[in-house]
Amino acid sequence: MAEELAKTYDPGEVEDRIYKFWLDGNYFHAEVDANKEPYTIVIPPPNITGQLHMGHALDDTLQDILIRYKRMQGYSALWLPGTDHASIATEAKIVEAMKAEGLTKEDLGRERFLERAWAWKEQYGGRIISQLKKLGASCDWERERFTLDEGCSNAVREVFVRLYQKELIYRGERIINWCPHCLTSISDAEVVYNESEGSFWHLRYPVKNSKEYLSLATTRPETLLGDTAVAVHPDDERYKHLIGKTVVLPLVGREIPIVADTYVEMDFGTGVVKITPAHDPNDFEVGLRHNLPVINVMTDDAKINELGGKYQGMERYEARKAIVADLEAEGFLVKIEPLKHNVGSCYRCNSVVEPRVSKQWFVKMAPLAEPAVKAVKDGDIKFIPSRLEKIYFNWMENIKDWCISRQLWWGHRIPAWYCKDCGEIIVSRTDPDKCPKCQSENIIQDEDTLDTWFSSALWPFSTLGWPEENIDLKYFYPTNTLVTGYDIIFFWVARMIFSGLEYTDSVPFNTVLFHGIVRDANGLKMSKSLGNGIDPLVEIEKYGADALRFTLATGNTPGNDMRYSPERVEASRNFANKIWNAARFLLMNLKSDEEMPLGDDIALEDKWILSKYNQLVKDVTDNLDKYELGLAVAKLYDFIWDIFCDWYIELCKSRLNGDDEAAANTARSVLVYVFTGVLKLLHPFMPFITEEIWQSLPHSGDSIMISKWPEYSEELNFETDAENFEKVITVIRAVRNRRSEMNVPPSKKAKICIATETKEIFEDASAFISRLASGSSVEVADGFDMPDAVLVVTDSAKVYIPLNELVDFTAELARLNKELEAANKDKAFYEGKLNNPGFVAKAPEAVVNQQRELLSKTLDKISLLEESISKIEAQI
RNA sequence: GGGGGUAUAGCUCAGCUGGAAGAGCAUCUGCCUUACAAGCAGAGGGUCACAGGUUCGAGCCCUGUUGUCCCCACCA
Repeated sequence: MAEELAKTYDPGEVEDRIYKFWLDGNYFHAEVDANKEPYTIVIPPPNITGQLHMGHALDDTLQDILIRYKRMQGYSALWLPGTDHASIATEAKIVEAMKAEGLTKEDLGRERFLERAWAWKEQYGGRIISQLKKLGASCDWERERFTLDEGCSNAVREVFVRLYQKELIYRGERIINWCPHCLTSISDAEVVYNESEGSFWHLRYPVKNSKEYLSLATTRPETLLGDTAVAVHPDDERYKHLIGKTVVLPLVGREIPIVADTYVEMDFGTGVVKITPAHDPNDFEVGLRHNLPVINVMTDDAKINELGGKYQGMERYEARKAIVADLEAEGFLVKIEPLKHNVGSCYRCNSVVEPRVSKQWFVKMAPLAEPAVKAVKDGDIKFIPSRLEKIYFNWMENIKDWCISRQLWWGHRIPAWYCKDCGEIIVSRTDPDKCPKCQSENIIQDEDTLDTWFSSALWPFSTLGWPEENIDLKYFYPTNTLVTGYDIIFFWVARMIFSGLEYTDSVPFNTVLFHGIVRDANGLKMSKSLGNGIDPLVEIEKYGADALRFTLATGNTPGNDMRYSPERVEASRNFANKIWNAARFLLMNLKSDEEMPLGDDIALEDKWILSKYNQLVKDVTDNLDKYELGLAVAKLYDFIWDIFCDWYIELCKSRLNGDDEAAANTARSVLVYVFTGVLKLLHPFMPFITEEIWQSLPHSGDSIMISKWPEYSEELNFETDAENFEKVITVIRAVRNRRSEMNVPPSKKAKICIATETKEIFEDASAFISRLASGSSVEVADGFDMPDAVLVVTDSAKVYIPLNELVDFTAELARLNKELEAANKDKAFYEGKLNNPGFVAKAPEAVVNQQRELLSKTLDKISLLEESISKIEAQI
């Protein structure tokens, strides 16, 4: 049976089968269970338009690690999955597809457009879910949700109505960011600023009834058409006499006032600013203060509108050219200066956004932000790493009102109706059929939908049934851990926090574990435009899901970015293979499928490995509890590869191949015990291979994923035995080291003579000292008189290896002298410390004693080396 | 303009509450040792960016400097 296993692990053959096994066992499903503690994670819902990328792979790997860990610890562990309708992104995709058929949204009309959108969702929306399954995600698929499903939509409507009634939602004419491509408003957070090479056009506006001109500069000359004032600082001596006068707007001829406003900085440029309230947020504010008219000169798609006179119909940059040319022709252009400045773009389509006055819905943020800040300050929500709290506070404390209306159809339609007869605004939990004020039936619903993030802000509780009171919500909410990237701290995390506090009176989660961005091997952000993205599914295909997960979990510190390189996944794949082969070794050496309890009569090396394992259990559990996933997995790697495979398996071979069947059985039982335990510890990180192997080893229970997480046990703590055995290992290492230095091939065996005060330990271990250190035989005694032998010194033994014919005495002398020099350095170091009265007086006693011990060992070593040196010198 | 990250071996990164620095990859040497050559046994390689400070003791804490990356604001 066992011998049939392939030499290399083939994840492709295993993964789908195992995943199906888990699904069939219904192990991912979490129930309300009064006998268990709940542990809940809600997935950051991926966009239905999306494909799984490395960011998801990292995010979801971390979540799966946590949820599998908690599940094994006996929690009712719920990982709630779902997707986001992604209003702008999805609508853009569908509009794009319609374009190919020569259709526009308007051609179809709202209803038919939405039919198409839902059809698209049905077809493609599940793609990313199936990709998550490839990764091994143990989500409770029975509870899968969608931000636009009925329950989430109810929650959205409830929230809108509540906020409206509390006057925390209002509708108003404000300057907003307008995307002329997506044809919708977007929030401040959705604007990305990039530095670009632009120009600074210096213009002069003639003061009316005067020979004077006001010089000013602009980066957007086309907005001149909407200028309704120029502003100077009230204290600016240069212009004081002009305040209250007017200038004649070039090309347009409109007479506009010169106003005084402290917004203007005297030291910047000429100290004169043109004011275009309809197309600039600051100008809008100035306009409000001075009662200036707001003249919107642009259409939705950023063309000059009918107020733009001869420029009407021109696209904005075309108009810019034409206007600059005309200004120059008429003598209003002073100069053009090249200028680097930031230009805002739509984060979805990258079009340059146009600030624009428009009637939109807003959420009043200040009252909501305050408790949200407090919750984090008070520690009700913990950020990992904590430094990200500063970023959060900074944003929350300077927050502006949130523009939530979008001129899109795919999304939650705003539940507001306008009475055409009396102007009443009706915001209601149920669709009204007439105006409650004037009874008119002539009412129409707001055409706009809500920002996607409005619904994702409710995700932790809308997915659990809120606003309905129900047992799930009561049990699983508030959720425990949110795992996400620091890049959406404003978009999402902050908004969930104030939403949870406002609507559920509770934090939505206790801990936020932030990870960074997965970059390419050169440290660049993976992006479609650069084409440097690495597809996780291709990596899974190539190396296996476990290898990918291991790579993402290793060497990753919360909040820090990481680089993804093929070498690292290969190393992870090799690790999987190492585990596979360790399993093969065990299977080859097992006699039956029976579980073997640990006996009392175990060997020293067994006590050593059990102690090591016991400590590992403790460390890994501690690390996981502290969200130090990278540290936990590194310890598992070291233990499995170095301690278990390279040492313990090798140590067991003597017994397994020997005649003593009882001893062989003891070895078998310890091998299985430790390996099974380690598989469990590793399972959250590498679920597939650990399940596959666990199934083939003696076990009870149906799946490793619902087996009990190992616990530290005082009974497995053989401290002194383990320390004793370390002495043996040190000797083996030292002998190997010397042989290697002398280029003695392993095939050349030599006698190993060990002089020690702890003879029993080495006598017991002689079989594997011999085997692992290429010995022909091992002798243990109080001392040896072997002046010609090679001497190896450890803390606990002097080892003589008669390799006389191989010893180059000159070289050996040089080596001994080098070692002596190093030992003398050590001696000086320890003495220096111990002679420092401050150290002895103030350092903890344990540290001082440790240094004393080290010094005394060094002194022993020195005398031994000196002795050997004089012996060799005598021979030469 | 404001804020933050980061600086550790050739490369990519760990290093928990301060007690003479670690891993993987790469390099070099020797091994096909009956689980694994995707492997085994060894080796070399670091003034922990720089300068001060606190401390008996600093990669770790404090101050400043420099390099680098990012976030926020958006000065017309």
